[in-house]
Parts: sequence; structure tokens; C-alpha cells
Amino acid sequence: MSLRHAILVLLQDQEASGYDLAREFANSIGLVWNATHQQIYLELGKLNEQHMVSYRHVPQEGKPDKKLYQLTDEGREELIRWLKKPAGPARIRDAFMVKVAGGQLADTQSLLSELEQLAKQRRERLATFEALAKRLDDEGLEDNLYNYLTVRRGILDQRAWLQWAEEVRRTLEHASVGSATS
Amino acid sequence: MSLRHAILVLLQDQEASGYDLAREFANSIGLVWNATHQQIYLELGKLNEQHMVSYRHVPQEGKPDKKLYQLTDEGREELIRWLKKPAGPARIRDAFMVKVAGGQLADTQSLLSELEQLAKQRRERLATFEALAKRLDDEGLEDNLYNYLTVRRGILDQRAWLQWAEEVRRTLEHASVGSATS
DNA sequence: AGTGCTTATACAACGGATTGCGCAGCGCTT
DNA sequence: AAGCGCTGCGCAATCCGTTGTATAAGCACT
Repeated sequence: MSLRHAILVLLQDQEASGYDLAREFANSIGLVWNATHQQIYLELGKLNEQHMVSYRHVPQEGKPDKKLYQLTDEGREELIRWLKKPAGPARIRDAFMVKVAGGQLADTQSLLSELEQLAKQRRERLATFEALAKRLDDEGLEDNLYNYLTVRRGILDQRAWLQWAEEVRRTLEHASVGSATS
Repeated sequence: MSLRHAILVLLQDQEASGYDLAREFANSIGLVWNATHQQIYLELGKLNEQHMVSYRHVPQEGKPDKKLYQLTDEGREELIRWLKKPAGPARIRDAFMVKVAGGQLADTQSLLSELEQLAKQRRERLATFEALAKRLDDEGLEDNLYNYLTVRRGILDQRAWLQWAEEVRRTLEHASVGSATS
């Protein structure tokens, strides 16, 4: 129940529109907590009603107007309160891993091609994160410490996944060669 | 929407009761897809109505009776159909990571102690998985290939997390020493 | 004797999350 | 000129998931 807190964390650094937040959820924070735009707009509405955030209306030309949200003092206090409580357990829903576990009934070739496709995404993400980590490092870690640590988590996660993917690729290719010759 | 498929995958190997499945979700598969017993019993009921699984009633002494579920042909076909479709994106909800991202407002000491607590759990899991991987290896990988690969994922994931935790610990301890002396 | 854990299943209520739909205009490609 | 994609916001229905409660018996501990 803490999409709200993820939003508050993002607004801590800078004011942002719902659309901005949706994009951030698609990238960085999305690795750790994902949400769609509907969810975000709804939650921003609730947070506003509860005076955790406030917004100013920004008219734009050529684009639809937007609402730039920022944390209120009350929002910051709520965030601090939440940070003190122990975090709930992490929940994951990784359909691809379920497919691997059920791999006996699957077609090895299509599993491998899906693996390769996911690996490509992970490699791209890894490159993005490494560039970002470097930028944060250059700017001075003191000011960006927690962002940096979050990005580091992303990097190590991508690397571990890619290493595993390589193992899987080797294993399944050998296995399919083996069964083809037997 | 594929708790159902995770259940079908588990029933592929052996018949099991709802309780058995709940335990498996708490261990192995839980890393990849989590579910509580209420969810599982409900889903088993639906799967039974749709003739994807069947069960036989097993009376027990000293314990409540149980229902041992197994895959039907229809269930197996449904699983194969699902395995052919590309998997949906993985979803995660990791509240602790959100806390790290918002770490500026948090108390460093309590963050570190929570980190240490989580690290302990991960170390235990790592040991369990490594023992399991060894056992599967000894039994012969051919028969356990997909289980083995799933467990390998678990191992690499734990290691990556622990490595990150070590980085965080060092960084935050230095930072707090640094700020204490400034 | 009371407390709490384990095995085993299940319903009900609520709140969170996903999916589908809708509006609106700009800019780019085909 | 039509179609697609991006920026931007939002409602409604339904589905998924969590939490609470219930039952029932044995075992271990205090």
C-alpha cells in the first residue's frame, strides 16, 4: 500500500506532473515499484485531497495544460513517518520465470528467443544505469548518495540477470544438441 | 493474471494439496511469484470448476482431510498454450528500495539495521538454494534442468543483492562518519 | 490448563490494481 | 489526408490481492 510513498519520494527532489511521474515509474523507480498512469493520477488526486501534495496549474502552448505537484510539509512528515516503519516484504510477479520453471512443456527455441529479447532490454537498461551512475559520481556523490545507491542496485541486478541468461543459453543449447543426437 | 499458470507448473511435477502449494510459494517459486493460501485455495477452486485440475479427497487421522490436486489433460494443454505466448512484464513492489531512494529523510542507523536484517534472510535463502542446487546436480541435471535453472536464478539474485548491501553498508558508514566529523 | 504452532480448508469484506475507454492537440511520417 | 506517436489528463468496471475471521485436531511447551 505504498505507491503513495513512492510518489512522495519522487516529489521530494523536484516538482513534477503526473505524466513526469509516469515516465519515472517506467524507468528508474519502475525497477523497484511499478505503476501505470491511471494509478498515478488517481493517487495524486487522493494525496491532494489529504493535503500531502499541492499543485499549480501550468498552461502550455501546443501541449495540454499540466499540473505540477509538489510536496507539502504534511506530505514530508507523512513520508518521514513511513520511513521509520519497517518496510513490508517485497512482492514480485515475474511471468517469464514461471515459464522457465515450466520449461519442460515449452518449446526450447521460443524460450531461448524470448530470453534473448529480454537480455537485449536488460543490456540497454544496464548501459543507461551505468551512464547515470557515472554522471552522479561526477556531480559529487554527497548530494546524490541515495539516488546513486538505487542506481547501483539496478546495475547489479541487470548484471546478475544477464549472467544467469548466459548460463541458461549455454545449458539449453547443449541440452537441445544432446537430445537431437540421442 | 497467471497465478493459475504458476499453480499448473507446480502440479506438473506432482500432485499436491493447497497447503503443499502454499509452502512451495513461500519458498522456491515465491521468489518469482508470490501468493497467500487464501489466493491459492480460491484459484484451485476455479481451476477445478474449469476442469484444469481434478482432486481426490484424502482422509487423514489427527489432521484435517486434504484434497490432492493433479493436472488434467485440459490443464496441461492450457499450460502449453500459455507457455507459447510471450510473458507479460515482471512487476515488483519493493518497499525497502523505495525507502532507500528516499533515504535523505530517513535515519541512517535504522536503515542500516533494516538492511542487515534483510541481508540475514538473504544469506539463509542463499544457503538453502545452494544446497538445493547441489542436490539437483547430484541427482542428475537432465531430469531437473528447469528446476535447476530456476534455483540458479535465485542464487545469482541473492548474491547480487548481498553484494549491493555490502556496498551500501560501506558507503553509509563512511558517510555518517564523514558528516559526524564535519 | 493455557498458549501457540502446524496441518488443512474456506468465506467475506475491503481496498488496491489493471484494463478499457475517452478527450485533445501537435508534429511526423506515409 | 490519414494514421501514428507523444504529451497530458481523467472515469468506470472489473479483477486481483490482502486482511480478518472461522473451524478443527494434534503436538509441544510452560
